[in-house]
Amino acid sequence: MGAIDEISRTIKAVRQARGLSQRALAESAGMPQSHISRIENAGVDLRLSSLTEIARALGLELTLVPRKTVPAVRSIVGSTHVGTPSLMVVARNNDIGELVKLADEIAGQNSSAKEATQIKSLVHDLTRLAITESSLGSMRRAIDILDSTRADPKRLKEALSSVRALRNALAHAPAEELRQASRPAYSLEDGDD
Amino acid sequence: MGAIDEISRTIKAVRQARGLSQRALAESAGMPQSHISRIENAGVDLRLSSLTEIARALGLELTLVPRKTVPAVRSIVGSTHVGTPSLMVVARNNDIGELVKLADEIAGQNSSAKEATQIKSLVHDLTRLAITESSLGSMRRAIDILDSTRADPKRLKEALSSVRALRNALAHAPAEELRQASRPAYSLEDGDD
DNA sequence: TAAAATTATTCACGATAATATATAAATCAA
DNA sequence: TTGATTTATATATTATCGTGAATAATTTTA
Repeated sequence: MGAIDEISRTIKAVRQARGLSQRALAESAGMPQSHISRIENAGVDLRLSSLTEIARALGLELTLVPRKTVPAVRSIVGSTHVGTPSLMVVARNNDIGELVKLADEIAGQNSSAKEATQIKSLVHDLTRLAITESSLGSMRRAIDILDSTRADPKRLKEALSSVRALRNALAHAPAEELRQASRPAYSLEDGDD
Repeated sequence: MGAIDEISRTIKAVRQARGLSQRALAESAGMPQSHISRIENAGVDLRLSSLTEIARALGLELTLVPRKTVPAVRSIVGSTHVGTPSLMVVARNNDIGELVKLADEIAGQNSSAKEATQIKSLVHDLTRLAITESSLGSMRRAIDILDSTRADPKRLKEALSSVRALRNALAHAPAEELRQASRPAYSLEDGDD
């Protein structure tokens, strides 16, 4: 399945998900409806300008990413899988950033609770660790729990253990995964795929 | 500054980062060298097939992602210099991978020297740490020294201390930098939202 | 400086994206 | 079914990508 097929499939899927008719999309992208139809069906090898116009009209963004980072990315977006979502790195960083913010906020609101300061300290240590794919689940869980803890201090203990779980997940990440994560973004002459 | 300009800029930047000549890239992508030149300089509105071939030859992948998943990019990357951040990520990943390979090779060649095993152990620990921009200098230095150590075992001590320096650089990275540790390889930004 | 490699430019030409306009076919609602 | 909307297809025309081959211009290297 070539890149063109995948792109056209994505365009169609997103357009329908947005509830747009071909005509509406065409107008928004500044091209005839017939062209949208051909692109979606007839495997048109469209030009970059057309692609970016359509992408813009659909609220999508075109990105070039190192191939090795793509597989891990698919797990991040989940529900609305469009093509090959590839901003995992951003997601991870956002996660870490959010975690730090949440931990700080909780520590501020519960300065007397030792769990809160433990959480803060743990999370700050986490920022030094490389994030692995297998830890993304623990990451999400920790974020969710910390988030709800802001409004419900009774969950402090639960939050602490979720952060500990995340720390352990990162600390004990499989060596293969780490090696893979640090693999050359574009290896010197790979005939893979 | 349109998407086409940015794509061409990125292609050129990544090609040079990989040490490829236009001819080498052209051959790998299955097109004449003159076309690469025109693409890099003359703002050609290239077709999707050409773009994906070039991307593949460069180890990159073209993807469409929801703009909502790109909140950090715009603020981080700014509007002008887009070529560099991608090379950063790539360089980082290559560096870690190369470091591991070098360390393993040195440990294999000098199995009796305790410095060699220390180097290997240290480097493997490094893979758990997030790579920061401010540590790239130490990273380069370590790679260079380890590289020359392969042929000149007398430099083992020097190599060990360079790896230690790198470890320290990573361990004491500014917290602010850590939150932005690995950025998206590259993002085509399209003006408005 | 001279030679070699890399990059930029030129030209003719085929292939095809893209346009504009129409209309047939399919889908859906009343 | 009927009518309305959406989608697919048709035709002619224009614009330009991409090829191929050659060469000029530039940069790198010895």
